Amino acid sequence: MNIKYNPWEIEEKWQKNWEANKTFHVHEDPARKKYYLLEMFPYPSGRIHIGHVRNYAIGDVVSRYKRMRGFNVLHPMGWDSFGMPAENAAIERGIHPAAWTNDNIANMKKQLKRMGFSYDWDRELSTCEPFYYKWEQLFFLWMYEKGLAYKKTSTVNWCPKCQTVLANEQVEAGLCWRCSSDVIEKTLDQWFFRITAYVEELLEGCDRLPGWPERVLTMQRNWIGKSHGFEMIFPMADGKGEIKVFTTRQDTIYGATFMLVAAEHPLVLELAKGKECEKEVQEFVEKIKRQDKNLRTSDYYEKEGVFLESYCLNPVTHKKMPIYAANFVLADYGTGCVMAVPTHDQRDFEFAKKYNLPLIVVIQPPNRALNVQTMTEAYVDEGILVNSGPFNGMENMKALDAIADHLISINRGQRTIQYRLRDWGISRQRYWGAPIPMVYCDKCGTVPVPEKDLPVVLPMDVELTGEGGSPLARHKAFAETSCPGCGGPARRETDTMDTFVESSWYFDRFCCATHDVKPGLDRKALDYWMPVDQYIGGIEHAILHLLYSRFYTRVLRDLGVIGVDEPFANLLTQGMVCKETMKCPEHGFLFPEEVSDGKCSTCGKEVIIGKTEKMSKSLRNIVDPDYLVKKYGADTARAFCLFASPPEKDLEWSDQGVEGSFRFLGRIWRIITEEYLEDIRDVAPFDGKTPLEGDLKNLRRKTHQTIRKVTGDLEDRFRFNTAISAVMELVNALYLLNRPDKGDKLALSVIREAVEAVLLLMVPIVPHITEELWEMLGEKTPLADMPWPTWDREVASEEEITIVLQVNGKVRSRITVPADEEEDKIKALARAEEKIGKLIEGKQVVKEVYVPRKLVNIVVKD
RNA sequence: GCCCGGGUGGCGGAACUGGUAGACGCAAGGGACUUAAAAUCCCUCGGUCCUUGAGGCUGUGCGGGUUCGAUUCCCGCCCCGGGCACCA
Repeated sequence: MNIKYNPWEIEEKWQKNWEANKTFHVHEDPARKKYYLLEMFPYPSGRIHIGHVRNYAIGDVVSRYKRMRGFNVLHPMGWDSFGMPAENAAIERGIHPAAWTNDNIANMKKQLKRMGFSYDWDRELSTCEPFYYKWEQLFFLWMYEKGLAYKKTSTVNWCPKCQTVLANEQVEAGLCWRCSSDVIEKTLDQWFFRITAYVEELLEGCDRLPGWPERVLTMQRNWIGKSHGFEMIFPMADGKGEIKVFTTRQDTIYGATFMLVAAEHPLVLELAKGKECEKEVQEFVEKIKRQDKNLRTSDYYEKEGVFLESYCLNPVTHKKMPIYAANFVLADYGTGCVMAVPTHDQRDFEFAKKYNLPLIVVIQPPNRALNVQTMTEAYVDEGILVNSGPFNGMENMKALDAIADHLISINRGQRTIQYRLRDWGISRQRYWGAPIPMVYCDKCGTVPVPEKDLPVVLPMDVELTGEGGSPLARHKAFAETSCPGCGGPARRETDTMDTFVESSWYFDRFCCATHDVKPGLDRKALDYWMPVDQYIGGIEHAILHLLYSRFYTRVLRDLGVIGVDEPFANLLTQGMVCKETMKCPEHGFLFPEEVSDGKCSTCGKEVIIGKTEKMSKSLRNIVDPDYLVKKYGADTARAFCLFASPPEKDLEWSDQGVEGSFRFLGRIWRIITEEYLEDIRDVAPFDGKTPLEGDLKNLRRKTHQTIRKVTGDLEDRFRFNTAISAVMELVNALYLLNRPDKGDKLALSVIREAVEAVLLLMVPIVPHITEELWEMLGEKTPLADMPWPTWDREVASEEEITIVLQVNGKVRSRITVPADEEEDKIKALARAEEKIGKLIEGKQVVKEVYVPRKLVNIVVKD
């Protein structure tokens, strides 16, 4: 029977069928084991890209596979729909962010449906809807009550011309991306989440996430940046007060010759006050504050400082240490003050050289003597303490503890722990975000919006120009309100929340997306579904999104909303999709259709084939999923994304590779429709009761081996590429089989078994073509509802095995023996083998290694 | 600079616990079918040498080591990718 493979027709047919039957709709069922599979939800930029296709294809395979294994699978999809691009679109094209966002969602939803992903669309959510963010506002209020949300002064990038705050990525080389004005640092009162309250738990939790990739955990640990050290007290020389510093190198205390304070530190102006240097210091501080934060903390910025005409005392040598303000000391790490040991810290060394400050060597390297006159850089390695009073002669690493004890005994400090992690600043001076439910009253101060007044709805009637500050602040009806405390006039908080807040709990909301009762999360549903069993997404979220989600989950736990500590039990970070770039010397990067015969179709110049890079619009090396669907269908696009490389690795796009995947689906289609359909439609799969021989036995063995292989690859390895390879081998075997007679029911039943295996094993990967062929075979139950196939160990095992014969570790020959052959017999056969015999003839056999079912290695010497 | 990954044919990638390196696919070459082409089906395909064989040698970034045996384990180096980076 010749029926052409028409992917578009059958794909739309089955997509409609799944939708009509609500095939993938789920609800809690305590009788069944749950499996929560989640892919990172997208920002609705307008169109899905290949990265989405890959991410969601991986998720869909796992989801459909687990479903066939009998799990009650939750597989939802939604939209991370607040964010800057919507505002930019509004500014550039005059479309309202909400309209732009919703259009994009509608379009992308259509695209996702067209890919055949098995989502429970009844749980769809969009974070820009009050229906979603009102609960986030409630959690904010609760966090505020517990001190987990608080306000403090912090700096932002500010463009004086646009009168607006810029995100870090909007600052290009210290200039505003839109108008190229100098960006300055501006101080604002902003809201923070006290993530540092959970820092130790978040760090320790890293040890209890065996299902996460090690490198993600490493990144998180580094980001948290725990370091053990010492907080040391330096009394002021004039007896008025003291300075505290954090150090991990108290072993070098005898070499500390001056003190450094961060330029922004309040102590700087305090110390300089009324002194000759006051003006100079003020100017220095102003200068540092004007410098772009990114620039200042990048690379090797020139070390600069100014003397504050003040001194403190070294707590062990009692020598006077001049105090300087310095540009390279961080105000928000440790105490903002640093003891400078120029001989053993490179930064301090450079600073001391520039300002001619004293150097004292306190660590002597094992094989040379340091001389302060001739040193050209700090010595930062280990050694023996010198010039260190009672600690002379000790190894510096061992002295760490001894000196700490000594300092404690003289009341000059204590052991402490420092973290790199800072509290999470969530205020955004932007429109398109969730409003922060707070009110400012002249009488009552900062007042939370009462729960009954939630949600604070983001007003729709705003004017967006990109200039003149926050649109919400200019929106009188929104900004001007009455105080919930005294009823007097008050102002609303007009900052909105960081969009990372929405993505820190959307996975909880999916468990009960329509639940509209306080607190917006249904504990029963959460207890059933959470945690997410498998989370899949890009490595670019390895730190922030994942860390914030882990934090927020603990906050909700402590608020009694949820019962788990960790939101994601297993994490798979998929690689990027890359493609080669093409560049014309004159016209820059080109789309493939702008190149003909290796030349630019505009100017005819030779096109340079560039590096393979992550697909991006600016490099013009993108592939449009709509185009793929139009040309090959969704199944081919899915199959290629899964076949080209293992999920965690980068995928190199290849148009020819896509052709190959399309051909493979065509091969499955033809071997069934053209070769066997009519003959096996009414034949049951082989029942295993008749003994088989020859080709049929081999085919059946291959069938069962393939089921075993694919199951292993999908179950615990997520190796879709090798799973597909295995099915390809089975299909190849079907092609190579001698066509049995139409009347040979036994042979046809074995073929039917093989064909069914191909379809069952491929459903998760290419769900449409397999459903269609399954139906053509006369099956009534849709494949999506079929159980995963099982294999018979007996049938899958080889009856003959190849034994490799080695002499002195080199492969020299092979023999085939029955699988259960005795060791002695195999060894004898090995020695008797012609080539082996020649090689060992007349030589002394020193050793004979036998690896069961694998090889014989005969070691000889002359 | 520090911390993670990773280097295998012309290409994407296999080899799961130290045991046949290169599965599967792409590209290439050859054949069948066809008036022809496309499509399809089949075969060959790491390098090299000769005596062309059921052949020898060589080959998983480089140099060593452990082992009967190393893509796999250990030490040293080179290159590529990523994260952090003036964190005291």
